[in-house]
Amino acid sequence: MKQSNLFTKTRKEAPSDEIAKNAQLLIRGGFIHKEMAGVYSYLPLGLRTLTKIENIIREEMDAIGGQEIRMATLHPSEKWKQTGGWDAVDVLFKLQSRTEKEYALGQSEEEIVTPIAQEYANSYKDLPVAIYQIGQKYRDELRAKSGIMRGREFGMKDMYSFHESQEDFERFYAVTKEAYLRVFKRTGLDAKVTEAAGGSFSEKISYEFMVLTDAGEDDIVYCPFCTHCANTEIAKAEAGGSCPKCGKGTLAKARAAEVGNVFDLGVKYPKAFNFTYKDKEGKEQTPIVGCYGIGTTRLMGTIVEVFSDEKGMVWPESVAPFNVHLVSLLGAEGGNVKVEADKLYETLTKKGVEVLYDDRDVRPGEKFADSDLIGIPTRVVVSEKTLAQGKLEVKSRKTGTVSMLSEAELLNQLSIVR
RNA sequence: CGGGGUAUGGUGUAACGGUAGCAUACUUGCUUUGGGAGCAAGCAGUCCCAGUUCAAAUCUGGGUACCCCGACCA
Repeated sequence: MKQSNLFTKTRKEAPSDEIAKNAQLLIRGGFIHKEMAGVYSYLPLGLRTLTKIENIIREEMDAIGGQEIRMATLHPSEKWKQTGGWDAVDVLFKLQSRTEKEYALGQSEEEIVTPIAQEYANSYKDLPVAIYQIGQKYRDELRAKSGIMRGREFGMKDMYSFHESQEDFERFYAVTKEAYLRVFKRTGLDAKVTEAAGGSFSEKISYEFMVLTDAGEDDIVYCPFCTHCANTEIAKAEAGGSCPKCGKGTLAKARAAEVGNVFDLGVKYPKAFNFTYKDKEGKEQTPIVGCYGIGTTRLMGTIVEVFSDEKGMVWPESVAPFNVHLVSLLGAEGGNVKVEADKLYETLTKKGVEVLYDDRDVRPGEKFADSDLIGIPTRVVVSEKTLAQGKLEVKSRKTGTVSMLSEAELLNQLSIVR
C-alpha cells in the first residue's frame, strides 16, 4: 500500500481526552477513531492489525476442531428471558423497537449458540462439537475505560463446546487452554493461566489468561518459579505466601490484563433450553458445555501497552499491519530514488511481503517519525545515499539495529522472520 | 452508580468580566530535503439552554459529553 493513498495520517499529539497509552498511540497513528466513550472504529492500519490477531486465533481454533460461524448480534428477548439473563445480566444492552418489541444486543452468545447446537446435536454421535465466532460484543459497562481495553462495543472470539461427559469436557478444556497459550505466544505475549472465580454464572473455578501490564485492571499473584497464578479475587490468593504448587517461590503480586478466559458452564444452558441428546441406550442426556473467550480488541490494546516506547508502537511481526515500511527519501535532486523505490515496492509486493510504501513528498524527519510511530517491524530506506552504496538501509523497529543489505539479503531476512 | 476533574478552530493550547491569540494540521506560492523545515498569504473556534451584566470563553443555575478514582465487571 502506498502511504500517499492511505486516507489516514498521523498526529504529533494525542487528543486530550485519552490518557491510556494504547488509545493515544493508536489514535496518533491513525489506527482507530473514537466514536464515544468505549466505542472505537477501526481504520485501515488498525483493521489490518486486528485481522491478523483474528486470523491467529482462527487458525488455532480450527486446529483443535473448532468450527467458525457468525451468529446474530441482535437477539430476541425471549431467549434471554428463557435463561434468566434478561434480568440477571446487568451489562446486557436492551432495546425496544418502534412496535415496542424487545431485543438484546449480544454480550455473549450462549442464548444463541445453545439452540443452534440443539438443532443439530441429537445423538451422542454428534458430540463433541465446538462452535466459535469472531465478532462484535456489546456490554453496558457503567464505566468504559483504558482506551480499547474496556469498551461498550468490542471484538471478541467466543467458542462454545458441547460434550457427552464431564471427562470429555475436561479433555477439551485442557486442549483449549493449550491452544490459547499458543495464540498469545504467537501474538508475542506471555500470558499466565490464572485461577479465578467463575463469575455470576458459574460456581466453579474458571481460568483467565493474564498478561502482566499496569494497564490491566486485575490483580493477580503468581509464582516466579512455576506457572502457578491466581486472581486476587480468589480468597486463597495472597501475595507473600509460598507457592502452593511448587513450594519454592514466594507469591508476587502484579497488575494484569485479562486477554482470555475459559469457563465450565456445566448443564445450565442446555437445561434452560431443554436441550438433550440420545445416548447409546437411546436415553436422553444433557450435554456439558464449556465456553472460551478471547477479547480481540483488548488483546490489540494489550499488545500496544506491552510493546511500545516513547516514539510509538513496536508491533510484533505476527500482528503488524505490514511487514515492511519502505521509506523513500526523494531529496532535492530526486535522482532515480523514486524509480528504484517503486521497483523495490513492486518486487517485495510480488514476493508476498506486505509493504507500506511511504512515497510521500515530505521531509525525511517526518517520514522517520511516522515510521517509528506506526511501528512496522522492518524499515527499509531508499535514498541517494543508499543508491550510491548499491544497498538498502534496513532498520529494526524493535532493536534499532541498522544494517546495509542487498535486495537479496533483505528478502532472505524477511523470509526468515516471517 | 458514588466521588473528583475537564469542555475554546480538525488537533494541542492561551486569554483579570471589556478586540478570542498562539502552535499544528489544511489550502496557495516560493525556497528546503537523512530525524516532525523556512517565509508569505488564506480557511477555520468559545459544548448546549437559561440567568446576572452596559458587556460573558470568563460569573450563576441546569443539561450534555469526555477523563480519572471507586464500586461493578456475563
